[in-house]
Amino acid sequence: MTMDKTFDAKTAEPEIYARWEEAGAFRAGANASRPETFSIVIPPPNVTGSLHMGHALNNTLQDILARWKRMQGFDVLWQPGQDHAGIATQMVVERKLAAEGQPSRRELGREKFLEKVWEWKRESGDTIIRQLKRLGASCDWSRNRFTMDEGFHDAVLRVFVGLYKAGLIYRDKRLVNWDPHFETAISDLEVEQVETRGALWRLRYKLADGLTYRHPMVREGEGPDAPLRGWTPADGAPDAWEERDYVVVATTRPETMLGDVAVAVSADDPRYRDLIGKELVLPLANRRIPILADQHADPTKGTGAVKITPAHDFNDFEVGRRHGLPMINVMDTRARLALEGNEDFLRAAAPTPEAMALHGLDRYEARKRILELAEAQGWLDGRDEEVHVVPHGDRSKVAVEPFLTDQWFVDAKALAAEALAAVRDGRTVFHPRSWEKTYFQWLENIEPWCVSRQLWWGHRIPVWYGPDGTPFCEASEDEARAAAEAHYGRPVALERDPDVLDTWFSSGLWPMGTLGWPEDTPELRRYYPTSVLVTGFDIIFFWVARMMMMGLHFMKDAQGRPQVPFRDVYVHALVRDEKGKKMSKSVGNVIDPLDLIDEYGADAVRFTLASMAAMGRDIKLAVGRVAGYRNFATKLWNAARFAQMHGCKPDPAFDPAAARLPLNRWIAGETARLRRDVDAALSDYRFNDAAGALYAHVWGVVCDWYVEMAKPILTGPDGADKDETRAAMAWAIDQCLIMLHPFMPFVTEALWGQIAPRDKMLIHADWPAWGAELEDPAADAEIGWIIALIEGVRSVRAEMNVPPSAKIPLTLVSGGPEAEARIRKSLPLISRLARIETFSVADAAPRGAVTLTLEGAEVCLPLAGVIDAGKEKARLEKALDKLRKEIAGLEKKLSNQSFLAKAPEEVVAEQRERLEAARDEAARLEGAVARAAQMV
RNA sequence: GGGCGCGUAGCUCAGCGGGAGAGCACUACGUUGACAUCGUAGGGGUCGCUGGUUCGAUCCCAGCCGCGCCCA
Repeated sequence: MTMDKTFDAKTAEPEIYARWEEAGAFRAGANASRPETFSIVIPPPNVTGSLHMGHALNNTLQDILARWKRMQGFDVLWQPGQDHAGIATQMVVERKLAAEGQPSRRELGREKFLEKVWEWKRESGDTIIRQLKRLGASCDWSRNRFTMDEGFHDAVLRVFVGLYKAGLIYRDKRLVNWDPHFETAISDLEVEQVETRGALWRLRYKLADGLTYRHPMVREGEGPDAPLRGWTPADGAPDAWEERDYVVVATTRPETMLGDVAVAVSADDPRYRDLIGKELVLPLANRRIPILADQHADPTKGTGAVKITPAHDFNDFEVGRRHGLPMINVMDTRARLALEGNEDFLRAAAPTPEAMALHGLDRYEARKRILELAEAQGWLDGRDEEVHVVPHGDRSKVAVEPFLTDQWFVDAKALAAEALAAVRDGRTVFHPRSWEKTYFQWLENIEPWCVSRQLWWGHRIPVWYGPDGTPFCEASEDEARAAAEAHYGRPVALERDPDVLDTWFSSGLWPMGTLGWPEDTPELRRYYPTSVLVTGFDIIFFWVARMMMMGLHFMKDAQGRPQVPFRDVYVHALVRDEKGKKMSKSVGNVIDPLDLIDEYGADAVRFTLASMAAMGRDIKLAVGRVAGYRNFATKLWNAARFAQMHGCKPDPAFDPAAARLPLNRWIAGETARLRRDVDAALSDYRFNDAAGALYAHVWGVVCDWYVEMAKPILTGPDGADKDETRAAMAWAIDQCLIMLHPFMPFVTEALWGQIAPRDKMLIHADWPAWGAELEDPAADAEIGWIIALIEGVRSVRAEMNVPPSAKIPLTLVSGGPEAEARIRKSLPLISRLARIETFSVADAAPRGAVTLTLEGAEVCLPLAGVIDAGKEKARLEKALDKLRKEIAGLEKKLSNQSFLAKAPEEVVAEQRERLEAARDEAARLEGAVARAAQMV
């Protein structure tokens, strides 16, 4: 039965994937024939997420490595799993409830709401897995893990307890980045700096007790009548002095003013030097606040006087700490002003009714109202337009509020030391190396990591509080109870901390947790440290650095030395659209990998991504490339179809090293070179080079030349040549299938099955180890020469407008018996591929013949009458011109004494050879030009 | 402001010290029994600019111009 003309990816891919699964082909250790392991943990996608281009790239690369190593006989584990993605998932479920008109999260309460989340997870949790399967991912699904699964959940709590007991986790009242939309703390990394057009408002705060001072002024412009403005350090000598009973502070956030506790100035600022230690009266609140000297005040910025609001600004928080200032929080968790019943605010203040009326206003409403009041009451000094960066929550997209709360922190600095050392001394290596800099930079400047989140979906912090607030941190409630009883001497009621952990806290222990830690499982012993982590650069901080910190802290070898979670980190690029823009839903430039798979097949999508995955570069995805690689799959398909139609069957007795025909010896050598190139490229994570080598071999070598050159033999008479070529052809195509399989698993597996009955599926076929034993320079030279001859004839025919259907004679003019033998031996295929009718040998080119120069030989095509002599002369002259330029360049180089003296010998020799060959060819061309000239 | 990276054919990209490459697009021709998701031939590039190092620079170094990204 003849094969179809094309591969039907749509129906074949699911069938093939099902066969792999049924056979347990992805199981850890499947096809292992050697002791070495190769393990990868998947970067866990969001359990309720769906596959985007980033996933497609990331998992294609992992799958290529996994399949390659599996075929090589390594004990491979590709560990899959999903992440619970705290904020993102909670957000999705809340939105869904709202859209369906169901009770809100608050109305439901914690327990009921979490049921809804689990429900949603059950509904949509398999989507991403199904999508990864469509891509062809060969993960060991039997080991799939989810960060909220029981075992993994326990591991997370144990890590928390372990770090707590080691003094590396602590509770502290500090300013954190607060997301007023989700009403939770977030870490520094979850904050995006957004450039925003805003304003710098100047506010006048009155000096207490009727105090006044002289403020230096300068004239704006020439002459005594020019208007005065406040002096700044850039101005030189002041022009005048102004008696003031107030100090002007500049702020971008007037709404925080009710929480001001001081005004800071630079200690040596001439404007304010004498005011240090004096007091101001804060408008609206009527609270006396000191003027103090602090390095935070920059005389060149604003007015040089800066209001200090420790509970609402990170810099001010530090100033407050240095000066022992109170911290007055004037907002609630949704960033509304909170004044009524706010003891910190009311203490030592006498707020006006207008001030108290601000209670409950949203921060932006409050800003507007405060500015109105300031203007009406005469303490608004002015406003300057300004562009400044405002921190926003990366999920909520609202401005985050520095907020004073109790949170749990990880002493990241302590954990960072070993994580830095492990990369510095090469226990873990980044590819490309340049990302190590990014990693170092972040870890060297690391801040305490806020790990508590005021969310419900996640791992609840394993801390229980006694009646007097004493915390008991234990892995379970029972253990906490026991600890409390020991502490109080009697059983007491305990209350668990309501907060959950940052999602990245749990993903930080992904490599060890998925392998069974804290149990001492065989998998943990066998596959940890993992071989390589494949990930995007955008989560080096979030994830890679944290896995390093946690892995090194908890995993030790027999000698107690810290064990890295992975030996290599391959960092790939972001997939952008073809103009280089980041894909985003709002821009509308998102390409859905599943749409591409539907249209072109998973193999084409995978091959495209692999081809474009050059290290250290972004991927700009052009859909046209995908179509091109779909065509490539079709090309391969048809080469196999051709082989099948001509009775090429894999022959176990065929030994490529013992092939007799130069053609078959040549393809064996080409195949061995391919094997070497692909292995070398994949070993270095040069996916694009491996893909490029495969493409060039399959299309440019096998299809364009090997198949074409084999045709005369395969369609010719039966005999030894035909038998050998049939076996060699089957072998050559099998080798292509094997080496292409990691990149295009579906079409190759389908062909593997169609070509012959096999012992094993292709996914478990043995990766070849062909080397130099298959290379034959004589065969390479002969086939290369024939190819050059055919290309030369074709080129002349096209240029001379010889009709493709016309068969023409070929005459060998010089080159001797060797050239003649070469041509005679391959005459059937030369005739076929170059459309040659007869072959002859002559001492000189016949009149009116077109001349073709080859390495060591000269042939001509007697086309007198067929061709235009003038055109032929022009063609030859053009070629000659090009050659002469090359010769001139080479001669110049070779007559340069410095070059001869300093260039490496082999380079000099190479240039000499090139010159000789060029002169040789030029001589023949000159003769041809002369003959053509006679005809004109 | 600090750091990283990128400017190579019309487009998307490889190459990164000794002969400018691929795919797509383009032009011409083609039903040679695997394939029109194809074949054959061809056009197209002062390798961003300016200096420097070198016998030799698209490749190394410096500066500049343009474009990204990360951190403050």
